[in-house]
Order: sequence, then structure tokens, then C-alpha cells
Amino acid sequence: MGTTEQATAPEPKYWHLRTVLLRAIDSEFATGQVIPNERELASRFGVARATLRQALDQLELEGRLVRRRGIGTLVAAPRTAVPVSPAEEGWPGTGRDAAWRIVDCVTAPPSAALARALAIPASEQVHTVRRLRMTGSQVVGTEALHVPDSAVPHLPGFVGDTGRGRSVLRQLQRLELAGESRAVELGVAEAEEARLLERPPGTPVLVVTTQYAAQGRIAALAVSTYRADTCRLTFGQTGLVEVAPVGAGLAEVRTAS
Amino acid sequence: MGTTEQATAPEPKYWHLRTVLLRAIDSEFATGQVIPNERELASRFGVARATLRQALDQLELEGRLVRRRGIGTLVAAPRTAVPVSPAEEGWPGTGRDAAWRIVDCVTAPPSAALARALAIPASEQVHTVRRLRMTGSQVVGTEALHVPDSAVPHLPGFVGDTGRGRSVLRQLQRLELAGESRAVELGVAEAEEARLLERPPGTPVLVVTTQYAAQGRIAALAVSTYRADTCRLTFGQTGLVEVAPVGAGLAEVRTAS
DNA sequence: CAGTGGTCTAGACCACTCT
DNA sequence: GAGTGGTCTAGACCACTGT
Repeated sequence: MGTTEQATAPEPKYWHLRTVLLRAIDSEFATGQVIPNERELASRFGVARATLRQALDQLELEGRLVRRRGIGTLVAAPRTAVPVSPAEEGWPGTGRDAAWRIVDCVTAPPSAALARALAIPASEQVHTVRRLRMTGSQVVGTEALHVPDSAVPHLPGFVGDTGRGRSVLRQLQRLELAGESRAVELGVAEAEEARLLERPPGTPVLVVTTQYAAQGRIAALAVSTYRADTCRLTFGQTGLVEVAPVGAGLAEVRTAS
Repeated sequence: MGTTEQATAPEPKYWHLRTVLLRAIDSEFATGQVIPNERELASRFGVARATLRQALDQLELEGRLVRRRGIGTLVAAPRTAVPVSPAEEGWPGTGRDAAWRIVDCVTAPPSAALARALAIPASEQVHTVRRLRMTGSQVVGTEALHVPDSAVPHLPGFVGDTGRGRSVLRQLQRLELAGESRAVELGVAEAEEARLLERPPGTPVLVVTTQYAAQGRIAALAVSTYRADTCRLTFGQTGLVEVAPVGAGLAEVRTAS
């Protein structure tokens, strides 16, 4: 039997369109190339623009298309692998490599939720370092690194925002890292985050929550958000074998049988 | 040139709606409760139904709402933590715990992409075990575990689909696991996958690609997909400290400053 | 300026679930 | 059958980018 089950599957138009467009961009377009505009495509396929946009929304979510207002819709580059693990991002990314860029550092009492997550009394001050994760000159992620004051007792007095941030990171680095546990989930970027990521609000992001344990307590809690459209997070034991750049071929592998 | 122009931020209606609705479901509704229907909400807020739906789409993507056709829109339960690491999901999940359920197992030559990813010649047979990841009786993920024939040479002759699947897993378990590397990215569920996840096509999923290394080669490649709406993937060194159930409080922590 | 994607409207019909 | 979310239409205007 073929693909012709009809009984029960009235495939929505937008889903069919997505499939057709996906095939098209895979075979007829190169990375970075502009595809025809939405009104053109809609009329070409004989659907309303809203319906076509539904299909494009899907492909954008999959990281296959990028839409730029005033410009057009482009075929996206394969997602960039972003290493997320002690070795690469380390305690600090102390500036040795340019992977992280400190935005600022504020010291304040924790919110209730934060105090709970850090397992500290609400009265203890918390240093929050805001950083940007860079890939070359591209911002791909943001991070809020929350550090209880007691974990980094020896901070210098008068330095700027980023200066204190650097000090916090250096202090952390001196601690013996006993372990870390992570969680990854899907979220959307709100106003401030979206601005830092240079994306509109509502942009889907991968949210990574990391608890760093040292000296039998939680030494830091990092909440990082990465652009879901352009990032593939890699958790390498940096093992023997390189993670194959499955990238765009991933769909192939997923559906291979 | 500065990125800090503010001028005017004409916040879209749907984004404002999302914020309002989010506050409402946080304060006035309990998990599992149905919120007013879309037509009702749209007229209450004085917007078109399509605009309201845009706001609901966002909240659904964030895992805060669940929409059920014919029923209504419900406040979603906090995401369930799904452990993803050797200890918990092991080579096998050999059936000892009910976390995985084998669907079937097919043996066939690999696609070009798969052969490349496994670093084997295209002529070698590959066993592909399809499994479902369970949380209680809920299906939260699917997996295609690709194993080169040469990694599991001692398979029994005549057993059913799931029987061979079990054998493959058992064989893998006997290998010494040298390391594994993972990647996580956002994807959408296509037809077959969507069916297994009991969701419509296009459902956002977290795609986890794992390479298992043993005996200096790639012993297996797993491509797992987890429902992004209901899952929080945890990568525990199963360290000292439990990952705090930041869950719904995560937003708080993210925006805390 | 013209052209692009982003937002929004006011309808319509369909598929599904429950009673 | 009544009520829900899912899909789709044919328009409109806005915000942004290039020239």
C-alpha cells in the first residue's frame, strides 16, 4: 500500500505547503538566498497569505528559514553547535576566549524563588552577572549567573559593573567544582532578553538551568537562554568521537528507517 | 548606531495579551482548569479571534496552556523532568524500569546520512530500534536507536520485532561504554513521530542526538524527540544537589535582577 | 519611494468531544 | 446538537529596509 490512506487524514494545507517548501529550499536554494516574497508565494500556491505564513512559521521554528523585515525571507544557515559543558564554557569563560561577554553585574537580595533555588536565606546578597554568549561576533545566548555572596567573599571594592562581574567569575574559578546538574527546556524570550538576542519578543529559546555545586553547597545558579533558531547545544564529554555534524541531515536520519 | 534607541516600542497586541493572560492563569486559575473559550476571550479583550489565538500560541509554546479540540483550553501542569543521561536511561532501559517501551526494530542498510553519522560503510546493515519514552502512562518522547550490525553480532534468529529490539539493547549493554556526546536542538514532529506522541504534526519537540562510543568506535546513534511543551530534560551527573524544581518559578528567576 | 515581512480584522467552515 | 479549538480566506494597515 502506498501513501494513499485517505480515510482519516485531511492534511492541513499549511502542513502540505511546509513540506513542498522544505523540499524546494533543500534542492533549489542555497544558504542565505532570498526566497520569493510571501504575496508571490501565496498566489503561486493559490492560498491566502495567512496560510502561507503558517507554513513559513513552521520552517522558521525548525531553523530552516530566517525572515527579515523589509528584506525578505532567507534560507537559514545550518545551526551552529554551541558547546555547553564545564570544559568549554567552564566556570568562567574568563575572557581567555571570547565566548562570553560580560554585560553587567548587580548585587541585590534574591527574589523568593531565587533564594529557594540557591538554598540560601532571603537576607543574603546575591551577585548576578549578565553575560552574552558569542559565536564570533554573533550573539547566540544570554545568561544570568546568580552567585551567593558567601561563595565569593573576597570581592574588590571599587570597580565598574563588568569589573565586579569579572571578579565574581575569577572567584568562582578558584572553587573546586564538585558537580553540576542541568536542565534544558523550551521558552520564549521576553523584552530584555529579546533585545540582547537581537530578536523580537516571543522568540523561542532553549533555556538551560545549571546548578554548580562546590564545597557541599550550591555555589552558583546559571540561567542561560540560547536562540533556538540558530543554536544546537552540544553536551560533550568531549569524548573520543566528534559529534557528527548531522545538522541539516538530521531530518534524514530521523526519518530514515 | 547605538543599540539602545528606545524611541517607540509599539508593543503588539498579542504580546500584551499574552502578558495579561499569563498573569491571569498564574493568579486565578489552577492546573487543569479550563479557561474561557477563545471567542469569549477575544470579545472580552476586544480583539479578533486570530489575534487572541496568537497570544495563546505563545503560552502553549511556553508550556503554560494545553489546547484540546472539542474540549477547551486548559492550564498546563508544570513540565515533568525527564532524566537524560547514562545512569537513568542507560544503554538500555532494558525494561527493568518502564521508562522505555519498544515499538519495533527494523534491520536495513543505512541511508547515506546515517552511514556517515555512524562512520560505517553503506553496505553494513543497521538495526533501528524504535522506542517510546514513558512517564507513567504518558508518552513524552520517541527514539530511533541506530546500531550497526557489527556492534551487536550475536543476535538470535527468530524472534518478533520487539524481541529483536530487546536483544539489540541487551547486546549493547554488554559493551563497555567509553563515552557519549549529545546535542539538543529544537525541531517539529512530523507525521509518524507526531502520531506516536499523540500530538498534531508540527508540534515542537526537543531533539536529542546521542552518539555512544565503545571500543573506539561509534556503537550506536540515538535520535530522541521529546515533547517540548511538557518536558524539561535533565542532564544530571546525578550530583550531590538535586536540581531544584524551578519549574514555573523559572520565569521569576530569569527575570530577577 | 517601492517592496518586504509583521500585525490585525471579521468573517467562514471544519473536526472533534461531550451530552 | 451544541460547543470547542483548528483551519482558511481576503482584505487592510503598519514598520522596516533598501534605493
